[in-house]
Amino acid sequence: MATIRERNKRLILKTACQVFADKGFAATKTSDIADKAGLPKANIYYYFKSKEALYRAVLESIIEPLLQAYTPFHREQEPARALEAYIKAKLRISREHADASKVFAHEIMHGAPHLSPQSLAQLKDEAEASVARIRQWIEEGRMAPVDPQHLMFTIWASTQTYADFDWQILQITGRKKLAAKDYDAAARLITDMVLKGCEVSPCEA
Amino acid sequence: MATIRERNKRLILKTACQVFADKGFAATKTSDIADKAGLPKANIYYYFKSKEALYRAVLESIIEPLLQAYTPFHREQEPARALEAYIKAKLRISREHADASKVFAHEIMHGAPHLSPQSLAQLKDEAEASVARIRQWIEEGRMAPVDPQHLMFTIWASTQTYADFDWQILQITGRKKLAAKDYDAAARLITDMVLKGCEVSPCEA
DNA sequence: GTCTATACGACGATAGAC
DNA sequence: GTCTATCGTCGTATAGAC
Repeated sequence: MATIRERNKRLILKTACQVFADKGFAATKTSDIADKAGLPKANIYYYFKSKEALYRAVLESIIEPLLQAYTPFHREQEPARALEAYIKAKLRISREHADASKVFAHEIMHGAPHLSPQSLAQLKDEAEASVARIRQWIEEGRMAPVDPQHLMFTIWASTQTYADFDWQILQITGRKKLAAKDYDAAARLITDMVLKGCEVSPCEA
Repeated sequence: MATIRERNKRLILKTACQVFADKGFAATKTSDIADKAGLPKANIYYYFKSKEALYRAVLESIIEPLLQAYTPFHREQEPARALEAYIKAKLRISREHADASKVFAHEIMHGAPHLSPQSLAQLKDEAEASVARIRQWIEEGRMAPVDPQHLMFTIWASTQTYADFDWQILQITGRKKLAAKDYDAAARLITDMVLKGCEVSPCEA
């Protein structure tokens, strides 16, 4: 059941996520968040200890989805399937968690000063595991000998860009908002490019 | 000849570029810049009207390189040559103008509130011209029918990431600083992937 | 052209009434 | 649990001595 406490906390978190994504941590005023949420500023402080605590809560909310996205590297036996599923998962995050994703990007760009060491360690572990998996596939001759680290950098960048640089993408596409078919087009292009680059044949449907 | 005025202005600009790249506009204090440059804070204001004017000067410094990078699309007749040269140019910017590049990315992420309309229009024109050129090559059957806009998004993202997410890349690669061979490896992977994705054969050396 | 000292506004955070 | 009123601090910008 949704207590008042839970409902308000959720409203504040959601609003804060939008504002932090839009302006960044330092440029965001707690009054911006309060106004947008339709609450007095003091109410924010009743539910969250400080602006920074609120920011950290937003930031940590994206960690679980990001970690989840790596599962194809653990489960899938086929390089093509794993890469395709990973790209799809990352694009889904850019779409469904666009704001939190942007907050995360902002954080990483500046050296992750607010991210907890635990989250950082988990993300690093998953990243390294995926690189190791790709390296293994290459040794087994199941994909072309691309540089596994740079491959991951390219996948991260090209999927993340749909959250981070959404404004730019809307400018160029002339859209007001990206729709399902835009994300599909992105998925097709990125997947196609990666699979051809790795010289693995795409899997059926 | 370097007058005192020119020398100091240059020092402040260079220092500001580093600090803005590191922290972002809002989180940067003018005293941070002053301290790092070894000057009293008032000196900054003697050379620049305001913190924002200084920021804009840093921001505009990256526009010319970014516009220059598009020349291969105007000059080169071969898709493969143009794409390869563009990727190379963009990666060079990420390396040689890493800080200004990061400031630019930060700005675009938040809807370019400080960028001059002229610079914005110029960048948009070049972006659209390159998309048109790719579309033309596709119509002429000289490359695979990829989505030209999403192709550019992927190239922007995967090259820009070496400036924006340098911290992350250093974490994963375990380097202290990226070297020439790292940028070469990046260029190789991205170029390879793009050219294979577009089904154009790479050009010789 | 350089620098100290300070005015002034903005914002994070809280006290305390309801 | 909600909200108004306010405090204290920090940071931009400048006045004015050297």
